[in-house]
Amino acid sequence: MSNPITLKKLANLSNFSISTVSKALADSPEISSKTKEKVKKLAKLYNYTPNLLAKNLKERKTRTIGVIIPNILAHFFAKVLVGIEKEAVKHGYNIITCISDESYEKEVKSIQMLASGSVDGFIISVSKGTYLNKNYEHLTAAIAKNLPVLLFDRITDKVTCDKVVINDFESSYNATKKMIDSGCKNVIFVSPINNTSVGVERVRGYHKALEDCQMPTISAEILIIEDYKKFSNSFNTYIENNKIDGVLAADELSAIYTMNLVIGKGLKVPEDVSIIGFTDGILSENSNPPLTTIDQHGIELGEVATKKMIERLQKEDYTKDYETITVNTTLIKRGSSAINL
Amino acid sequence: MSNPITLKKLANLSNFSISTVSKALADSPEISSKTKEKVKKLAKLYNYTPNLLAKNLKERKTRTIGVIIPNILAHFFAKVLVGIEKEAVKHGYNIITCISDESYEKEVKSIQMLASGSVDGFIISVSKGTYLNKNYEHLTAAIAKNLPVLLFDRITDKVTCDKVVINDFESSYNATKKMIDSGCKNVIFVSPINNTSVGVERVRGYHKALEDCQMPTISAEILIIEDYKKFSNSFNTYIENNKIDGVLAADELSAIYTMNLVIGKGLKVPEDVSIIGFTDGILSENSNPPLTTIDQHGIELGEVATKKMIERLQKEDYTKDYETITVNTTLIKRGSSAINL
DNA sequence: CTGTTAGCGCATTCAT
DNA sequence: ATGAATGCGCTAACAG
Repeated sequence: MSNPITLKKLANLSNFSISTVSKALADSPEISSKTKEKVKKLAKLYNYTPNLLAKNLKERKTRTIGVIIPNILAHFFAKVLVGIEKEAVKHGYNIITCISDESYEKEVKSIQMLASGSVDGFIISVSKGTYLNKNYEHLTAAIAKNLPVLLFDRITDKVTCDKVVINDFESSYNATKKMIDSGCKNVIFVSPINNTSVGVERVRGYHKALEDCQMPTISAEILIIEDYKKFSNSFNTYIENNKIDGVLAADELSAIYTMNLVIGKGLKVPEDVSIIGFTDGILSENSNPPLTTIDQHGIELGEVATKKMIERLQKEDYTKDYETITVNTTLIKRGSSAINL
Repeated sequence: MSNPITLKKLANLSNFSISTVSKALADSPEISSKTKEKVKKLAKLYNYTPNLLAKNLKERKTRTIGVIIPNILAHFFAKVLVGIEKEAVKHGYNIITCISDESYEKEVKSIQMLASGSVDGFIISVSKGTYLNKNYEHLTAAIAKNLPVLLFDRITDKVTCDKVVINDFESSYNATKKMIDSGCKNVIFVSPINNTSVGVERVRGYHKALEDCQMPTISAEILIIEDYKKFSNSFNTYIENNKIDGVLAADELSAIYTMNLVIGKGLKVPEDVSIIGFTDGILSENSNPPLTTIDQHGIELGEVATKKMIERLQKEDYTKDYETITVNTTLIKRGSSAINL
């Protein structure tokens, strides 16, 4: 980094003092319009840009938001990032992105790394590792340091802060209900994110729907995916021993993966088995058959989260009036299910 | 941002001077080990973390790299970002990510925004809009400001700097050749990135392969995708009037999309038509049939690029010994093609 | 071995 | 209307 044109040089060049130049450039009413003009012309001529580092040090803020995401390769998080970036730029903010890779340690390390002057606040989705550890001190510590935290999607009750989520319970409930309404008798739930807040909520919605429809409990099966290859085997065994006609998957990849396994077993989608997944991404749109999905509106979610964060950063006191915002999902019907909207 | 514990406070608390505290914390040999111990203990007690802003201002560097990517929703770029982030963190660097959204204006704006003290250098993949405008002044301007630029994947001859690419020509040549060797007579090329450097190289490889195999020129057809819906129509018309038995696609999405159109027309993949795409992502792995792809090793590419950038930032003179590094691809055979490796 | 001083680039208070 | 002086938090040259 090196931008050699400083206020000082401009001051020398113009024969004004540093403070006059500074004020002129800031359009201060203290300065005469003639001087302003001269100074501004000179600044443009030399292509002056203020050194943000110095400005930030002075003003004790960075106009930068730290974003910590579990896995950027998941389409949902990529979409959220798009929304965050878009909204941030709109307000003149930058984002520093860290990928926790679902690891508690990386999440902690990233926050520590950014918490000493690199960012004004954090937008975070909690990693699986952190859920396993049940340790959220790194988050509360950031808040204590006066760095506001906003949790999105994967949240926790252990931290008091702004939160942005989707209506997981309801979405899951509705999708399950739709499948039952369309004639499914044995709907299973497939989840690679069972230990996250959203995973839990989605299971709850699924269970409630079965309950309300008085479905036989035998079918209330949750298959947890930890390793896709292992799942492949266990699912094949499962399907040989159990009749299923509906699958609700907690994300996009698990839905597609399960669909391919179902098809591989000679079953027809959606004739024999209806499949619905969470997250509407490229995968869902371009699968064969295309996947019925619950669109989480990731971009919007990112925008909402960022707007909220910037709003908070504008306040005097960062610790008042925390809010939890819910973004509603949309069920998109495609070829993988026989449901009616 | 606000980290109230400063060197000054530590100095007061310990009755040493600021500089002594600073040096003690930095393990300077000038300081006695007793003092060091005392100071360090105190620092730990008060959870002192140095203010990076001040440090950076002093040292005139940020330990942050600006990353500008055309579209994070494309799996290839997401992978590269993963590699960049990983390698950056490894060396204690942060990354500020901007998404150009294939727009020249956004690319320029992002660079301007970051070029005044926010980053030490840039890692960039050129947007389609920039290729159309043929204006690379924002890049040369950054270099002139002593902010090194590294171009990856989508590069240009107009800027002298480090570059990291894959062997597009060769990869395309080989893939085409493999299809011909497996019996294909009418291989077409499908591309949504025709005006980028990589798009051009891939077409060149494709042409050269046809030429070397003395294939009839009638089949040397390049179908350009600008809008997927429009392409859907034009491709269907095309396929009704022309016989094809092979498709090489310049990226993952266009490959899958074309495959679905082919299947939609009642043709069988790979029996009637072999399909190969660039970029190995989730889409290719989970399509039906799974897609034969040219793996661009995006993560590795990101790592290599970042390593190179950090290396350059360590040098005295940023403008010497520019290098172009080529990362080799791997052809991954899956169900969508009848080729032999 | 420890402390004083200066300065990174900027905004700002207080003179003039 | 303009300028001198101060300080944000840190490092480092220099003095003691």
